Amino acid sequence: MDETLLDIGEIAERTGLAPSALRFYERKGLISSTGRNGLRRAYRPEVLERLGLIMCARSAGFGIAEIGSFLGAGPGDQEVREKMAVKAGELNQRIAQLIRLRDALDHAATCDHEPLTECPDFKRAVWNARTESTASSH
Amino acid sequence: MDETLLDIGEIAERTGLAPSALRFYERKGLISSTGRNGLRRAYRPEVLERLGLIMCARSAGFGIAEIGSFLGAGPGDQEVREKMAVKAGELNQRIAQLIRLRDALDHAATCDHEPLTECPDFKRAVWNARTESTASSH
DNA sequence: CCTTGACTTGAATCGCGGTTCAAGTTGCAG
DNA sequence: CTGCAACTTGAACCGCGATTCAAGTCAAGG
Repeated sequence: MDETLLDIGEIAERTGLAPSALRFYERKGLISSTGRNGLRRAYRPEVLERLGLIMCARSAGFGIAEIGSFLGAGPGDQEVREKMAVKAGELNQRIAQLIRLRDALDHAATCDHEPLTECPDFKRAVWNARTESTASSH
Repeated sequence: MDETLLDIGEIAERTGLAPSALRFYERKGLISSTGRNGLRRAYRPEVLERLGLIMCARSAGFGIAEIGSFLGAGPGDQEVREKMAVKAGELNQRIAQLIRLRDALDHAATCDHEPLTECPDFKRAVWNARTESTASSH
């Protein structure tokens, strides 16, 4: 068998993910082991890349099932590409909202208003963040 | 008693939150009802604002307990303000990462590469998003 | 008075994303 | 052959953020 295959410990170490998480992802169909070296999973190096993608998506708030559907995108799978475009749009809104919130926090950290949550500037910033997501701001 | 008080149904309707969620938040100390009209909770209108703040923070990924500690910030509570500054910094990183990911998705949605996940541009974009969060890029 | 319907409670349940555990297998070193 | 460490499995459990449920309470209207 191919000697370049990695076992689960290797993958775990290189990605920073727990072995349990890797098995979990495998059960969920996000990654797959090529075969077994005896009883042990043998992963192709490409899964490292795939895991990078998965970790990235996870940290952006994507669910496991959602990621699975993206990863399963076949050739010319128009549906998935559309979903991606939609997701990109959603991310955009989310980004705008986070920026507002960051600004609110930035301000809150330095302004000295009695009940911090009553600072008018802070409230305005938060309100902006809300309308950003509600998208009823036009 | 003050006739301007709102009952839980009102609050739920105006905020879009489920009554169960409102009771949950109350148990957790994020909001409080002023008194009871008979058995029923009576909320002051200000809780609407507070809930706006809470919803905003929740959607930005803050935990209930965390939000509680921010809301409980007393006068000149230096500790909480520091935490806020830290949070603002974290949000900043997160924002940068999301931007990368959005760009990756934007590209993925339009490029026609066979296994979508193997598109070199896409992979590069994702990799950028990763290093953004790892902060080991300098 | 009696119904109706929106509220009240605590406790149980849910979905998600994993982690932990017990018990069993394997490859390799000595 | 004997350890031993690192893996294997399924199942149970965890923390979080709520939701759902059963049983009870209340105010208003007919």
